[in-house]
Amino acid sequence: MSNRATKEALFDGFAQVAKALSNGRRAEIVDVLSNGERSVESLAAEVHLSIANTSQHLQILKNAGLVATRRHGTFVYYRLASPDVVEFWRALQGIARTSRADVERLVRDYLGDNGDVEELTKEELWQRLKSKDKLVVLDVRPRQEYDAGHIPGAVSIPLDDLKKRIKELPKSKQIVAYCRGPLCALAPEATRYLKSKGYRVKRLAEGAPDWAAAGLPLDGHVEE
Amino acid sequence: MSNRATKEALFDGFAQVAKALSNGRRAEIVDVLSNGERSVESLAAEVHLSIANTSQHLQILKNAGLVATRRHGTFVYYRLASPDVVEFWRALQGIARTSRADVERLVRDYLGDNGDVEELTKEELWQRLKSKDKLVVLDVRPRQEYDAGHIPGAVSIPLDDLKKRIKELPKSKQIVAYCRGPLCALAPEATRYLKSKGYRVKRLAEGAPDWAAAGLPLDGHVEE
DNA sequence: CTGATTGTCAAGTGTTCGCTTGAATAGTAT
DNA sequence: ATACTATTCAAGCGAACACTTGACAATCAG
Repeated sequence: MSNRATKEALFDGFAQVAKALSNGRRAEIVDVLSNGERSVESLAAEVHLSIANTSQHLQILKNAGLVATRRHGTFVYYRLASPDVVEFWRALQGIARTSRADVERLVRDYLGDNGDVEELTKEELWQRLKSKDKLVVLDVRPRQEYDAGHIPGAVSIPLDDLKKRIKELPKSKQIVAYCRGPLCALAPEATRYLKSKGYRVKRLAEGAPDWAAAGLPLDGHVEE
Repeated sequence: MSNRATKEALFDGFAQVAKALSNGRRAEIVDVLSNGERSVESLAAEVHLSIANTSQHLQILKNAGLVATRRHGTFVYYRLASPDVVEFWRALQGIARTSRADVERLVRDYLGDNGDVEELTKEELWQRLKSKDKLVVLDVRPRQEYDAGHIPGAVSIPLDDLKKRIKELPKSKQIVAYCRGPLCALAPEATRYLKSKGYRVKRLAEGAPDWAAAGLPLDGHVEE
């Protein structure tokens, strides 16, 4: 009659989902996957782990129901199992930042000082896009993530290529750079660099996953 | 320069919050605390752990920033550090139930069969309360949780006392029982029992924490 | 077929976790 | 002060975790 053993098993089930995110590297993996599917090798490079170890972490995430897979040739692509996972991951970030001062401090350390770069919310950007404002939306994420889905009309220049491709950007127009989200260091670094070169640049406060989570449209997202 | 070490530390920080909930007993503790503060001893009894062990779990939750304490005499009362924690806990439950069939099955096993008891949403109940409908709202949680905050006008009869106090309930009126939430077995059991005795009874689909999280008012909540 | 590439599995190792037991601390009552 | 209570701390032990290494499986090119 609603016995103790069942209750324990139930809460152990909940705990197992939390446990999947109880490792920093797995949290990183989920964060990367918020921006689109990835092969094991690609994820391993992103989180600086060995292939075997990355594969093991992915099995754990898969068993917890957080990610799903697809095979294409010799590659196995991992993706988040549902948009709910993004939501959950965002909730976790939020609570960590509000309830732990040390985490909030690390966030600031990680992103660097962006005091002089103006921020734009996704709602503001969406308004300006709809009103055909002449601005350049710049996606500084790796090409793969841009291909998996980007803000309509956005230009792709991965941060690694920015120095050598900077001439593609017009000095006359307003530039809005974005990347993976509030915790991604790509756009902050890009805007600092562009600003130092005299470009008119702002930064989108959120990233592509937040844009999608808010129900705004993405371009270039192809379901195979 | 947004280096690797800082990023790892940051994500380890996120992971540490998830780790706090990566144990079934700690998840149970958070669930109980959603209904109000508790002493260590009281929590230990609730989750069937030794006092020392419960205290250790509570230290972990505290270090993760999820709970806070207050001392009163020799007692130490633990409470959730912020309403965000309830939100996070609810998100975790949601994802576990949708992405894991085994968890959803355990939920059904745990709550028992309630096919013939009608459910009411908190919005529906709130409407009926405002329109002064003649219904009895029955809180079957332990007295302590009722005292910490209950739906306005609710009657407190803890499930353990229901058999001997059943005569306090009128057979003529509609009864709506509630407890801690969708995962609490108290109200389902109470409604089954009342129904078998011929009472007109429905069950609130949500519980007191959900009611509060939705911004609806509670009675009897006293901040000391 | 062979060989190359991507990913998974299995075994081993040091570390952390979850629990128990018993001692220590903080506050209250006598 | 002493006794008592609620809680925390410290030590210890078996289990689980995170990583490495090397073997195995799956797919494709030739």
